[in-house]
Amino acid sequence: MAVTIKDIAKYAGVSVTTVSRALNGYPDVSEETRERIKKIAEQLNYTPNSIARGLVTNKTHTVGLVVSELIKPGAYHPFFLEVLAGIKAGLRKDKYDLILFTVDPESQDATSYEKLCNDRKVEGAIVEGLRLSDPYIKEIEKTQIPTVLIDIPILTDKVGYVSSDNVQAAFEATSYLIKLGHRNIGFINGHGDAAVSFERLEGYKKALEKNNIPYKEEYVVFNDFTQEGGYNSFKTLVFEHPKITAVFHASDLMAIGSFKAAKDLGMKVPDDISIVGFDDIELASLITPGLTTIRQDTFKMGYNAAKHLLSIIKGEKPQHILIPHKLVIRDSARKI
Amino acid sequence: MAVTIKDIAKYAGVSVTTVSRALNGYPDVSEETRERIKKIAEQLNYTPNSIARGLVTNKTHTVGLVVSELIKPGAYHPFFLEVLAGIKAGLRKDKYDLILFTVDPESQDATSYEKLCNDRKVEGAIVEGLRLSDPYIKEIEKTQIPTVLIDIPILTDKVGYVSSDNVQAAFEATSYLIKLGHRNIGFINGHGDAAVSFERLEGYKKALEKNNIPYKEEYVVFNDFTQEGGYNSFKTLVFEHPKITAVFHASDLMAIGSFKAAKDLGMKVPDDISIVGFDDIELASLITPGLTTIRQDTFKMGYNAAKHLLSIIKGEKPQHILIPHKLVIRDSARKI
DNA sequence: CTGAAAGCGCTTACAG
DNA sequence: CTGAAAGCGCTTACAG
Repeated sequence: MAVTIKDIAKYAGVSVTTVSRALNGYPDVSEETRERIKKIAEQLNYTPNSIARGLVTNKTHTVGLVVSELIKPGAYHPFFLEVLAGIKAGLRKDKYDLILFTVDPESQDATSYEKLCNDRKVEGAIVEGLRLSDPYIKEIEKTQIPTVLIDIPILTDKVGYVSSDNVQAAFEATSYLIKLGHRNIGFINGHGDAAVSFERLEGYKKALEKNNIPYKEEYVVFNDFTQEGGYNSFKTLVFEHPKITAVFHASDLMAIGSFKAAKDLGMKVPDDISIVGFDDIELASLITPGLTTIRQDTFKMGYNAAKHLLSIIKGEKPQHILIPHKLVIRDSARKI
Repeated sequence: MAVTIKDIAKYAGVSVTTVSRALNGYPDVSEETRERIKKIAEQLNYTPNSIARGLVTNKTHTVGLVVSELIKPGAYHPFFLEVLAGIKAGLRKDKYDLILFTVDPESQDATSYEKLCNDRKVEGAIVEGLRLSDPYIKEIEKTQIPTVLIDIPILTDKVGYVSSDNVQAAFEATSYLIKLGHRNIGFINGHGDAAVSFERLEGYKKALEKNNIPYKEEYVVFNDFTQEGGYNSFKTLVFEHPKITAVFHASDLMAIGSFKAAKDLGMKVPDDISIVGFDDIELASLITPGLTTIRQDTFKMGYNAAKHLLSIIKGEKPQHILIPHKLVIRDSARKI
């Protein structure tokens, strides 16, 4: 039913070999023949069968996007969309298509990462939202499938990653609070199953150290990046350590949870407590007071992830790609 | 390099025919042979080549998701993620994979809908976020590719759609305001390029009519579903018609824009003006005052879209599938 | 219950 | 510059 190169060959009075070569831009076809074939192909409304081509070339021109916990309101949720848009943009020029896989810990046990990719013959994959304890992590450490991770530091022969400079970003956010005069700075961090949590903690410590402020372990709490997490952590943190005048958060969602908790406790932001977030999600500029936070360029993260994956597929060496961030100052932190 | 049924056949001492049949569960293979072949396949870590299979069966077990304007902060942005999660859930059981296409008006001119789908041999597609003026709309009206639209009413031989009952939902929202005592109710509607805008307008009118409140055209403004849109529309609407005591919005984003505009104008919500939104995005419950709005079950929209697409692919008749909505009462509208 | 053979639509050495 | 032929990994009548 669909028209094939065989049909074209018949109409043109040439062999399928010649049709194939003409359409694929090989040099060893006379211009005249090529033009004739092209015209016929167009008239017949021919579209090449990518499946058939894929079978012989063993290339599918497809990459996978492996996402964990797509709609759980966790760490990656708020900017998944922008990362995705970036990925699509990065794939566009090379005309790679994207096939979406969603996984959770159980599905990872059921189907290995290699199998997931091989079943669909993707040439490589971008992986996002995995926890360090997820089964795929170990697999990816030794896979030969070109892979780019987002926010998970694994670097091998075939695996690279993109991320913000989380250490530096947390350093800047904390330093900013110190510059405003704060000395007792709490840190509501993400969960311990995310690489970024450790990096941000390092940045936080670095800033304290540089300013000769002793690090107090009890000022740091771990939670799950969500609004509820922030809400709960804030309440206990502030209750147990009334000297705290500012709280840095590993996500905007948690910072917003703290807004709510502060309100419930009768505290005003930033008058009674200064708050700084991380991510710069859309909401950050919409709430009152505007949330001071670290902006991650999530579109660029996706874009670079895609570009880098394509280069790994082409045989280039995987890298760690740093995406610039920026401290966005709004009204939720004040000088004391 | 990868192991094929040929390899298995050799090891098992049978023909590839038998291997194929054994692995695919055909009945005409002796149990003993089947078990032996299965075991060998497992030992060899065999995964079938879906490409090769696709070539002969002409089935790819893949559907497309065609999305327009992925990250433009427009109408669909806020709940794209949940729809997507619903789609993935709906596809899971039948093991269909999803390939993501993003389009804009230009790309639609460059590549027809049919070509987009045929190039990748998807068996059908879910389409989301298109404007009524988009080129694909006309194409989809006469396509033979199984298609399910979200929020766009096209029903043909091969095309169905899912949506909320927008007329009824707008009717309920408006009726609620009327019940609270409001008589001068503004309506900040979406743009005229969305089918839902007309449906919601109809519901708004119906509620007025039922309560013998004359419909005033000047109380209705169209904008683009975004926060800025709401902001601007609110300012002019309230300025030109000071008698208005309540405003219904075709999106939460616009309602939130109105929150901001009201604040700028020195008006308090709900004391000076009652506000009702549409969608129930996450933000609606996070802002102060909580936004009274219509909740759309976006996960279900995606889930049903996927299920329905699969049924159309199997030859069943396309339908219009209605997804239940719900008026969520919070604090942004008050009795007068 | 099993196998030989054709064929899905393409690409690519190889030969001329 | 062009074509005949093999082959990618599978499925499926057909025959036995």
